[in-house]
Amino acid sequence: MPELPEVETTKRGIAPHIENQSIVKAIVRNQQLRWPIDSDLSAKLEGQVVTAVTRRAKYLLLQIGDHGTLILHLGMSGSLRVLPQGAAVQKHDHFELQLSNNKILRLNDPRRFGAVLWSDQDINQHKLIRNLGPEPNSAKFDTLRLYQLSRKRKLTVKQFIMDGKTVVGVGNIYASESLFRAGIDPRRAAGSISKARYMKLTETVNSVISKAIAAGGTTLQDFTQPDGKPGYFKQELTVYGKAGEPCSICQSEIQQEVIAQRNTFYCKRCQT
DNA sequence: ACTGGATCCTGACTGC
DNA sequence: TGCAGTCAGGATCCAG
Repeated sequence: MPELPEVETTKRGIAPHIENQSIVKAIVRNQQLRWPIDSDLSAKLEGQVVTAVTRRAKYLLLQIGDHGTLILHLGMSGSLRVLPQGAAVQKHDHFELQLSNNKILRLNDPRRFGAVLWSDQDINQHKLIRNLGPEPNSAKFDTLRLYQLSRKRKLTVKQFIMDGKTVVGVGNIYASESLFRAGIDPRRAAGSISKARYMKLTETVNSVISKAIAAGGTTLQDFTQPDGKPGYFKQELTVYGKAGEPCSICQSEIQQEVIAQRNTFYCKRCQT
């Protein structure tokens, strides 16, 4: 479900309701997510204050006073909602924080690819965080980085930009969208793309991600913002999910092809 | 060091 | 209405 824009949308939706609230109760209903939830997690959280909500890549980070960080990842199908105290528990509601303002932050994740982890070390040194590449729209994400990292690499340029060590947050939807807007064939080897074209790709990744955040993310099947509203970027998709439809630029049929086990959409005339 | 592939899990959808 | 098969927004881990 969520790529970076959806996680950012979630962060913005939940932060005003949970920042500076204390955790009255933390409930684990199902420990079995991607990694088992720490059995002592409730004891670590109860009575503490959520002092800040931030995001790194697709990880949501809840700073818990000066004790540590609660790391949340939504996987493929996870979502967070802010609900009033007493809201009925639904199927796949695995974890929640009951807060001093009588609201609940509740995680629902049917496929359980998501994660709820505790870290009491410097979060930037955490195993899942320390090797991540730069955020889109940050100074460290630039043309030279893409160009240098890609030299001699044989994997496709699509796989290359979906790798979190290259740049974080570019998932399957936004990879196809960024490559279309840059005019780059997703099947090409990363190492064969010129510096000038990586300059264009840097721009399109940045603009696609920021436009998607501004639209509140992309709702395909069931993504909703924490208040229940859908994301509106779906209306701005140019190729993703549009196999057989005319290209918005040249009218030829949008192609669909599996690359590294992921569906990929592109225009074979506009993308070379 | 790179690369591709399998893998975790449930639900929605398609075709018979 | 049932059932089998396919596919889905992530990303880690492992073999070659």
